[in-house]
Amino acid sequence: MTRQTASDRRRPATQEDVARAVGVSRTLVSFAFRGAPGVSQQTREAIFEAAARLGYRQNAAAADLASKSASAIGLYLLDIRNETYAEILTGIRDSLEDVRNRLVLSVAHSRGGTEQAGIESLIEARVGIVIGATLLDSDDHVRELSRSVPVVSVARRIEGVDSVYSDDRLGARAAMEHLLSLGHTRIAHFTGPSPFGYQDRELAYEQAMREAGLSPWVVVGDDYTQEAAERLALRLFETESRPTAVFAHNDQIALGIREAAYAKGLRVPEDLSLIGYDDSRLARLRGIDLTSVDLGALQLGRVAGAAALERLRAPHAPAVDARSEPRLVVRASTAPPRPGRRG
Amino acid sequence: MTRQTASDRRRPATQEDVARAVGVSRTLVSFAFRGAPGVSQQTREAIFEAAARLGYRQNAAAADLASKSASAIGLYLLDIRNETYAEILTGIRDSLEDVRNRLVLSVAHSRGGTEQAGIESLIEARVGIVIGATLLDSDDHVRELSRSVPVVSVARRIEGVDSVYSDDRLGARAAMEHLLSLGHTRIAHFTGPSPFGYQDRELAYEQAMREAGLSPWVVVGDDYTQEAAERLALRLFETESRPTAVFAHNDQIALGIREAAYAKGLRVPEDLSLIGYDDSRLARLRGIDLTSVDLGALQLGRVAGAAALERLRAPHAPAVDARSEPRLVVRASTAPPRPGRRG
DNA sequence: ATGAAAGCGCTAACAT
DNA sequence: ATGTTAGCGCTTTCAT
Repeated sequence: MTRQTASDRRRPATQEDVARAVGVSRTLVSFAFRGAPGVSQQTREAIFEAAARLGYRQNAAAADLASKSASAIGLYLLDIRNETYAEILTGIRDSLEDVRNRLVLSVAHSRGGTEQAGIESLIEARVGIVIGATLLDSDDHVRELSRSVPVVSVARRIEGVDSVYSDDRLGARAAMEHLLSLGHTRIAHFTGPSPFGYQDRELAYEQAMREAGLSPWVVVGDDYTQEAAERLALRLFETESRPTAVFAHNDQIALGIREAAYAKGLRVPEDLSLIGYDDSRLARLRGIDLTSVDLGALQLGRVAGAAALERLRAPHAPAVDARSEPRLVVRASTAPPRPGRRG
Repeated sequence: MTRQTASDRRRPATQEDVARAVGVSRTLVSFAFRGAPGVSQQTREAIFEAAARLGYRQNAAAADLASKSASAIGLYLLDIRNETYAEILTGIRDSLEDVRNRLVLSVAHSRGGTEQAGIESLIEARVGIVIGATLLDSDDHVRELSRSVPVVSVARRIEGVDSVYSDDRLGARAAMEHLLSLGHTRIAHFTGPSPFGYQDRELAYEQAMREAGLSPWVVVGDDYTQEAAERLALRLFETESRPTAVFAHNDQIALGIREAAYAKGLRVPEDLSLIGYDDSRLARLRGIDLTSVDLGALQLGRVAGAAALERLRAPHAPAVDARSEPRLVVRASTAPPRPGRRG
């Protein structure tokens, strides 16, 4: 289990070390590394040479402390197992590629509670901004938080806070129009427990049902995972009355329902039409072919990253409100209901 | 696009503020927050009360600076879109749940180059340790890096460096034995470009082939993604001679091959047997049913997280070498080759 | 139990 | 162009 002694670490070199090696003051070293003017070409080179030789690296924390600035970017994520968050994170990283900002990560705690603890750690890290995807607290709570540190909310609109999101009502409506136009009437909606921020899909679903003269049928899970949805769907499919179509809050939930359906001998789309949300890469796989609403997660992340940099630059600029349009991608998981169904 | 002015940020409270509010010295506040002995119950309470009222939060960077310690944990990831890394990250986070360490993230740059830049940013953040999954540099390179900062290598064994990994040779051998026992002889191996650290699967494949009197057939992609594998496989399947089975370096690659196969009218497993690696949740979906080698990514992450904490605690302890055993999970993507094949 | 003072590695006036 | 000095928010001796 164990093998050899870890090598001894050398003390990291400081600006002081570099300055002494070159024979100049610390100030010059500081200037050189920040590209500030006022350093002769000659000393500059000597400094870089010595720094490389000594293995000097800036201490970002000390620099932030001294300059009273905060260059780190905090990332708050609910669940990295959900591919969509990974996609958002990739987008954020893309727009931060050329920048030197550190990324401080905080992932929601698995077991309930508020997200206070996770955010707290970001504040203690003195990040200059928090990019949150996805915050589950109330709008007021997030606004309150944003008085301590600027927040960029991804995939959720919060009044007065930088928000980068996709129009969920539009996406949900497109999904429902698709199902209704196929002739479905018994359409259920599977969603998660959050009372905040992520209800637009559900609200649009309910509205679409009512406008079509149908009564809404919402199933609320413990969380937004495949597993929770599968458990719920298994129970639902045991009853006599089951829906002919389900509009799921996200692809994970849709896949959970799909597993449950197959387990009960129901085929998709013959016995059950299924629409997800996110258009993750999963949805595109042959053999899955899930009809889904594409919210452009990668692009959302990119815009959020750019917005974060911009906020760092201009703390007092007006709050960004970047809404994008989702797109329904029809695949093979949706079809007209069977005329002589037993349900 | 814009709406209202972001609220003004208040200056974060410092220990000084709290001390003044209570009427004690900064030292006591510092003691109280670190739970150090030597603070009377009464003052301790008064301090916490005032701190809560003022919204005081420790400045972790300043604390690290003053104490010459480094409590932050650096995370270096190759690609968070690969579900397996997300799983590893989840495991790491699990074992860090109760600890207050910050997580500083660095994701590999999309476009080539060494991973120097990414690691650099972790060093500038003065993390106390770097958990790397997956490092693509040479063993020597990583060892050199580990002289600046302790490293925990996940999913790859590096002599002299804390390593938490699964026995790839074992996993690859199990996969090959499965294919060989089904009667396959034309078995290809799809892998990625890295010359370092991730060759055990390939080596075990080659050895198994040779031992069976067959000649190895290795296809090397530009990277380890589904897309790269798909492109490569499309070309391969256009030729007359194609394999009857493929052992892929990971599930992503396997799925890329699968897409290509279907695009060319080949069915899995009738026309092509397919084995992946990682046993990601993708593999388990009905309609995918990919035979795969489970390397226990979640557990790998958990052990790595624990190892990191332990290394922080005992810098001079012997290097950890935690090897685990993978497990072949047979599903529906593998079957005997068809007797009268056209290949 | 409490406080004063030095210093962590750095930046930012303000010198020269 | 270069150097001096005073902090940034915190921990840590060392006094009291």
